[in-house]
Amino acid sequence: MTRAQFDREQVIRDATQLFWQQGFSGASMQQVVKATGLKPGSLYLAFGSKEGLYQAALESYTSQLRAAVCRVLDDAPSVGEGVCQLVLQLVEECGSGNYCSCFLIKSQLELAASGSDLLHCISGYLSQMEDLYADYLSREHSPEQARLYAASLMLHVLGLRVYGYLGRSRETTIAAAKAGLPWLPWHKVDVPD
Amino acid sequence: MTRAQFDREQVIRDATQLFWQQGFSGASMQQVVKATGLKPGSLYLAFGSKEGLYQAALESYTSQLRAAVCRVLDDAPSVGEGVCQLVLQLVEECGSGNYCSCFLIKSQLELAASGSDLLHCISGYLSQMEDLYADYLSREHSPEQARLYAASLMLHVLGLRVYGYLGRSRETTIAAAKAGLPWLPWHKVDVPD
DNA sequence: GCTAAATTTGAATGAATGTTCAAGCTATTA
DNA sequence: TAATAGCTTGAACATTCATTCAAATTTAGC
Repeated sequence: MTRAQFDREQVIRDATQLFWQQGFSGASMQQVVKATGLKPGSLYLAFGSKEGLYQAALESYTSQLRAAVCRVLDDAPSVGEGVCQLVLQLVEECGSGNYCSCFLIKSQLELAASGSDLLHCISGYLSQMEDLYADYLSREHSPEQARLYAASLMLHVLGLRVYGYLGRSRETTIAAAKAGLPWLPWHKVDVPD
Repeated sequence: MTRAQFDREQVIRDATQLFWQQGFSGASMQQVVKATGLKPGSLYLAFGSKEGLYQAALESYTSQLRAAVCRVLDDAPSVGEGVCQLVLQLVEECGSGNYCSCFLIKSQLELAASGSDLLHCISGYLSQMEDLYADYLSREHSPEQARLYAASLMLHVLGLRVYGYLGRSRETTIAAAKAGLPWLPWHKVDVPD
């Protein structure tokens, strides 16, 4: 008997980074082999196929994303302020050098026409993020209002994840987000106008 | 001497549809050969490379998109109402059976990490769409207001192009868009609440 | 220390990839 | 009609692709 000699989570993290950057078709298994340090045989024994590994990457990414969102919203003085912080954080990411949008969004768009089993996962994960927003927002709003605000917030998050590539200034981007989310307590957070 | 025996624009349209659905990496030249009816040699003589054909597809798509937007905005009673119509039209598309998001957005996300020459084109085309919105909006708003509204509109358009995959009802989606774009004259257009 | 089960190795597989090119064809010009 | 420039053809090219598997290695249980 032998236990696996590699750190499964670390391998998934390495694969996630590669798939996130290059996409499913864009990343070859040879690149995965190089990125993870595992040989093809080990990869296929552990994950079954390229698609299996991609699915593990999606799961890992989503759980980390969810955790990061919860951390910010839990630590903020109010849900509204927390959401403001999330949006500002997003804008900040957009300006970073190697900006890479969102793994879920990129996966959704790339695989939409492929009819892959992964698709149900992906749109499910995206929906879960909206549900998460709605749950938090319902602490400060009626259920219907919370759902509406969550959908509008989702629209902005998705939009920002693409808008980030247009190279607009942080100020411009923040102003646009504020204009579309006027019900948030922007005056309570430290936002460069 | 001989003239090309195929309709160049038709070939580009066929290729556009394929690339739009499958992506750059996802669509093989063999598929392009089948979709256009041209043999490899003719394709390479006419477009130089897969990337060259993709570029032609992007150009074609963008000019049609621009024309469609202008048509709606020019024909509407006011720019505000025209923008409402554009948004509603977008939501309608989201619900259609073979929804395929936006070719520019999909290209931007897929090729972002590739370092391809196409990238400058793509983000340029997307920026041009925002500029177009700003131009029209400046007929009814101050230049600064128009730029702000155009950016917010852009955020919504990009967001909706991804949100469409989540399978939300038309009503939910429209409500979210209305919430984020409260400065539009929604009361003047026929919108299912 | 021996056996056996689990994991690792990495070369090999066949299919698919983007691209090329020499030969054949077509239509215009002289 | 003959010559020729330009287009079409589609088999062939070298790579690269995802995946496999038999042999080597490692560890756990006895």
